[in-house]
Amino acid sequence: MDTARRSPVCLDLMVGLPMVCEPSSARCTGMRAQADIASSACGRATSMTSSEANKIMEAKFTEVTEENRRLTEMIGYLYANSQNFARQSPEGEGEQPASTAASPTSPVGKKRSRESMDTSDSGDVNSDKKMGTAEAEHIDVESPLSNGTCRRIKVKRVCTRIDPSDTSLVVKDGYQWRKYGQKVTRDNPSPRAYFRCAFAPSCPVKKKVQRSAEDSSVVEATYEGEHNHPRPTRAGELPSCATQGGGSVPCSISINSSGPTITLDLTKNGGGVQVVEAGEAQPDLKKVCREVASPEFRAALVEQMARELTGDRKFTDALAAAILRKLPDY
DNA sequence: TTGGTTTGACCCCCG
DNA sequence: ACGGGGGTCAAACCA
Repeated sequence: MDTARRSPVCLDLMVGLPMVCEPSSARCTGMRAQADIASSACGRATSMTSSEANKIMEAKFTEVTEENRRLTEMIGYLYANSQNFARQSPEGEGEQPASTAASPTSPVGKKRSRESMDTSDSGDVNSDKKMGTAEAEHIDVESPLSNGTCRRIKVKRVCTRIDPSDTSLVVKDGYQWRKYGQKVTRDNPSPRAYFRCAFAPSCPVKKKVQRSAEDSSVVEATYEGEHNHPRPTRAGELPSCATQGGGSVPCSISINSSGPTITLDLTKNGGGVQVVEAGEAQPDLKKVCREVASPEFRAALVEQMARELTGDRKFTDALAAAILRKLPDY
């Protein structure tokens, strides 16, 4: 299946697992599904003739091919729309957003190396938005340690458009943050807020949030380091893109430099898939999300997964063993 | 009582 | 060595 080649899209299907996945963790469902099918069929092939196994394999292959074709169409449509959106968005041009390129918060000359990280750039827009558009620069920075060595720190800079009247300096990104300081800096009249990741005490990630001096409706969030824990999924910790209807996040879409990512989390809401807001500026994504969340798609998905699971000898064996363990001994 | 926020003081780095 | 400025700490405050 050449889905991955035709468009750089990742489609994760998450069944029965906590939402720990990063967008890059898996590449192509079609490939994975076929691999799973092959393995499950092979597993059963140990207890059936090879012709039977071949028939099953063929049937599965046809089935999956058809589904892949549909997914490919959908992904192509989604990708084309995301490209159009990137071209149309005034802030989506180029890697360096104007608001950050001439950022007033960027240190002018003075200060330690850690400051210089803020002004570096590269593209990776994968942040959630509180309102409107977001831009991100994503870099690795060599941070000198006391013993003379260097360690790499990921620094991501995100510009988010928010309501100018909102003074909270809160940028919802799906993680829990604890504010530990606020300071008015020389170059910007609006205060800079300092946050630490509150989800895990050992998490080294820090975040600085400050309004742009030029445009008070734009806040610049600078993330330093990488989370060493999965993304929390409870309501209120989720981005606006993904929270709706009781905080369940069955489906989320994000677009980065490598293409859009769709994540279906069937562990939420009783396995249900529901429509989520994909951001006001992305009505097409909403539409696709709605298609993905349609009862037909959902039913087909559930049916296929049930088939896969019940057809997998290893799964049925494990299930039988688990049931046996629950039964009292006579 | 607890957990999060605020805010003044302090520390550290750089010019 | 000194001063300025950003980053962090921690006590006080608040919900």
